[in-house]
Amino acid sequence: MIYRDAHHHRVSLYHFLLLAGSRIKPLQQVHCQIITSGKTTSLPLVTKLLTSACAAKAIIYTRQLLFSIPNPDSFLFSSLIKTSTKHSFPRDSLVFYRHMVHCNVECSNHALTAVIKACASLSDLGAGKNVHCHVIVFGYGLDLFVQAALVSFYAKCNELDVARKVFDEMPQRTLVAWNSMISGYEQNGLADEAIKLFNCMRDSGVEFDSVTMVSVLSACSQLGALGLGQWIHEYVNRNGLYVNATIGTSLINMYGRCGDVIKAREVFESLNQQNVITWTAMISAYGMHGYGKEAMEIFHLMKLHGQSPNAVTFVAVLSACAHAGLVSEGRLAYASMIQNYQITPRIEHHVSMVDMLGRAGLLNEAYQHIQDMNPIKPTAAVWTAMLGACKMHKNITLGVVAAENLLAIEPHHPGHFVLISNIYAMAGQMDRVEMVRNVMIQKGLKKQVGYATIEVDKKTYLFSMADTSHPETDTIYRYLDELIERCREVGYTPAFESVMHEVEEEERVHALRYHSEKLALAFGLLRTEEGSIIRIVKNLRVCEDCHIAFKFISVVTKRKIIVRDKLRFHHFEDGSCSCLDYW
DNA sequence: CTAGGGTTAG
Repeated sequence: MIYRDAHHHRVSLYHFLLLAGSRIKPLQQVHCQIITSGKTTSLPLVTKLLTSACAAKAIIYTRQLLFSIPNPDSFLFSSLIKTSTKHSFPRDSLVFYRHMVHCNVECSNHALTAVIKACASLSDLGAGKNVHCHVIVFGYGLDLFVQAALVSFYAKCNELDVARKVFDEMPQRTLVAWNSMISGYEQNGLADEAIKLFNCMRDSGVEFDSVTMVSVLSACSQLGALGLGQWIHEYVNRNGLYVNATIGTSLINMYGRCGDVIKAREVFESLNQQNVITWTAMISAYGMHGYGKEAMEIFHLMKLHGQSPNAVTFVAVLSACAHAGLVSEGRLAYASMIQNYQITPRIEHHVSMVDMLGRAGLLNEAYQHIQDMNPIKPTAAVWTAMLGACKMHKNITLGVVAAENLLAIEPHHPGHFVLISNIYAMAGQMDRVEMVRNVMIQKGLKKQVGYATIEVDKKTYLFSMADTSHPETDTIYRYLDELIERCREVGYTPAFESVMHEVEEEERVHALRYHSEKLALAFGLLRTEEGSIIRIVKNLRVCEDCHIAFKFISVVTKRKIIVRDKLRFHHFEDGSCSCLDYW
């Protein structure tokens, strides 16, 4: 039978399928034509019909159709497995793969990479290991595509050692394999490993691409490795590479999280293409530095440009408001999110709201917000924000309520015990402080190890509390003692409150004086040019005493000091901090 | 007739 389209051209059924695209009604019409013209055994036709139906999200139809085909071939299966993962039916990919094995259809590297990708998107380690066995049995163990897929699969399942083993055993490492391994480390928070491997890649003479750079920039953001991040940016400029939205976002985020928000803005302004992600990254960069006004300006500009904010944008906006004390702006944004953009608040939005209200001293309102979150259950992050605000405004009653809720949710988190202990100490209930400490000892909980990093000459140095591992330890400690003395002369007195939880009395003074961020600062001051900016990254929140000391140190050394802590940035200059002690 | 692995904001 010959079919004609609207223009009376002769067209094939295959062409009709192409015209139907991924619309289910036209696809079913073509399906009827396939049946009536007796073409149901034409595998190219049926394959196209199947993958199109899958793309149309008609997964039940797709499934029924597949099981009605008498002789599906290898190509049909691999296409279908790939398509169903792509359109978020990874479970069906596994079903189709099992059916393929069951039908004794010859396996292919296409089918295997597709099903491994499905396992990765499900983070289903067991299923993936099972497929890995098939890979070996079917003789695809040395296939470069399959191996790269396995590397990213194991990395996705947090099995980095296994991923690395597969990677190391590859006869040749393709660019994609390097990228999978580097991104695997970065995604699992092992930024230093990612950078190590990147250096290894360069040493092996392998050319990297923009995907590599995105992962490495992300690793730089985690570590605050501004030098390496700048190197990547220079590389992009030197080679005249086009900065698309993805690499642009990575650069904005890197500069923002490495403390150079001016440079982040420069990159943002230079972009030819902006999307919701680039706008959000810029808002977030301003927000974490406490530049609330600038963050809101970008937010308004974004809307003027016709770009709709999404749920993530509002997390950035609300968090910017929280860090800058912009309560009325934050309230307006929250209301607008619900009313104008039909975005249902998620837990992250609630955390920011509680944080914003709480920091501003509106503790009852913050508490009420938690009560009104229904049906969403408050998480540890919500109570941590509440507790932090109670500590800031010395509200012991609500602080204890927050603390008890926090402990009920995460009874083994050492950081919570420290916060709770601080609340009791503030209330003068030293018996309770003692009790909390005993529970910690009893549960075998150790305080989280605080550490600070600083980059000097493109190399990152890590310091932990009372660290003596550095070869220049003596010089650093002597210089730090001298600095503290000079600060004392101009009015600094140590704030002991932040070491209330240290186990032994004599450890307090010592711990305070040799906190990781102080060691990193002393090292940085010794090893960098007079007048240059010092940048430090701390894994936990900066402690009260270090915060006070750094203000004095910025005066006596005439240096600008930028510290990124767990939550935000602090810019110390001429004796004050950009957070205005509002952190 | 038909295809494949990796990456981006809180």
